[in-house]
Order: sequence, then structure tokens, then C-alpha cells
Amino acid sequence: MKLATFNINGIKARLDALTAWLAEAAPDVVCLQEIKSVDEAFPRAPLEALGYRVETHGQKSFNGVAILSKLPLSDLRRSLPGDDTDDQARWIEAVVEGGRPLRICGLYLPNGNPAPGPKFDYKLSWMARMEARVREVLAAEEHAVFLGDYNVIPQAEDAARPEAWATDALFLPESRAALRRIVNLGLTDAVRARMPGPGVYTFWDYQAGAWERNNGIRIDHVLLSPQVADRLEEAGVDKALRGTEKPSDHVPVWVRLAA
DNA sequence: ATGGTCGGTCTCCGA
Repeated sequence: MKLATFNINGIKARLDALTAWLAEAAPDVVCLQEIKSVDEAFPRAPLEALGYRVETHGQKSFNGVAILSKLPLSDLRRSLPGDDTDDQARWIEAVVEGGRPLRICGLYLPNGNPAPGPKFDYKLSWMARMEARVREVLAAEEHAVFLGDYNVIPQAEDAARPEAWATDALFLPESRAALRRIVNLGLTDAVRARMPGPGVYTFWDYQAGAWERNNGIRIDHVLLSPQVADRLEEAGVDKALRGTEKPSDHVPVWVRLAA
């Protein structure tokens, strides 16, 4: 089974790029972030034509997440527990059926800039809520994957120019510590495990020729529960998409799991 | 060293 995460930065602008990539990469399940669309406006038909079930959690203009799956889904959930007043569309969760049940949690973690400030407070509180949800899922000993745009650079080796990020919410010690608390519950960073060492990036800013200079960061992550980590065969980053026409500023990250 | 780019639209904000 192949699972992927892709921050598409707007479904309307990225539909052709997305369908071309889906046809080529043929993932079984994909979590999308920043669809920037309400559910009613999401272009389901061209994705269904490629064999995918489509579940969205959208909102107007910003954020928005989705799951595309070639396999049946159950137990759909569209919010991260812990704050009923949070109306930002950043979490979608489901169980993939058709074999051994696999819980998929697709997430778009808050950016948090500028820091300090209310947006950074929201990021840290959101991460505390995610930690609580991960605890629950792990306690159930389910096969589970938490994948998406984490907006956290885990370590200095995950940035081409770590010094440029020193005061950024993506790299501040509090953000990195909060991510470590989640990972240390018992998750495996699949890309770290299969593509060790520096120089693996998933995001290059549109500005200042970041792509041409390979000034990237690794912020899109696939974290595996212990049961799924045992099944990890391969992980990859589809870097070439960043060099195509009208690219997203993120590229897909994927894993292949044993059946 | 600095400035610079996208997407969706709220012709500005978020990233």
C-alpha cells in the first residue's frame, strides 16, 4: 500500500498538476492540505474518474484538508478534539478498509508566524491537542499514520539554511520540542528512517529563487505508529514536481507499506 | 545583504 501527503496550495490552481501526479505516482491514499476550497466547490469528478473516493474538510479561502482513497473509508472525522471554538479546517481522519484497518490522520498544522504572538500560541495549543489525539490512537494499538504539512523543521539538517529560520515559528525550540513530544510517544518519522542525513526537503518558498538555489526545508512528514513502522518498505519525496509548470511550493511525500 | 512570489479573493491576507 502506498500512502502520500501533498500540500497542493489551492485545488483550483493545482487540479491539472494533481491529476497528472496521481496518474503517475498511483498512491492508494493521499492526504491533501491547503485545498483552499469549500466542500461544495471541490472538483470531485476528475479525481473520482481516477478511481478515488473523495472526502473533504474545506473552508473558504484558507486551509482545508482532504483524503483521496482508492479503498473504502470508515469512521470519518473532520476535527481535532480539544477546542470546540476552533473552526479552522486542519484535520481529517478516517479508517482505510479493504485489508488490515489503517487509521489515517491528515493534518495541516498551523504555521504560527509571527512568533511570539496569538498565532504562535494557537500553533502550540493545536500541537498539544494533536499530542492528546495521538495518545488516544496509540493507546488503542491501531495501525495508524499521521501525515501532512506539520509546519515544523525537526532539526537543523532539515533546512538548507537553518540560521535563516532561527526566529521563525517553524524552527523555534518550542515548536520543535512540541513535535518531539508527539514523535516520542512512539512514532517513526518515515522519511528520516529511510532517507537519513541532510538535504531532504519538501518545501521551497516561491520567493527569492529558493527552488533554483535549493534553499529548502523539510516540513511535510509521515509519522507511523509502531505497528505500521514494522511494515515500512520505502519512503520518498517527489522533488521533481517542484520544477514543473505552476508548481505548489510543497512536493508530495510518500511511503510504501507491506500489506 | 536584500528583495522577492504565489493563491484566493476579503484589491489584502496568509504563507
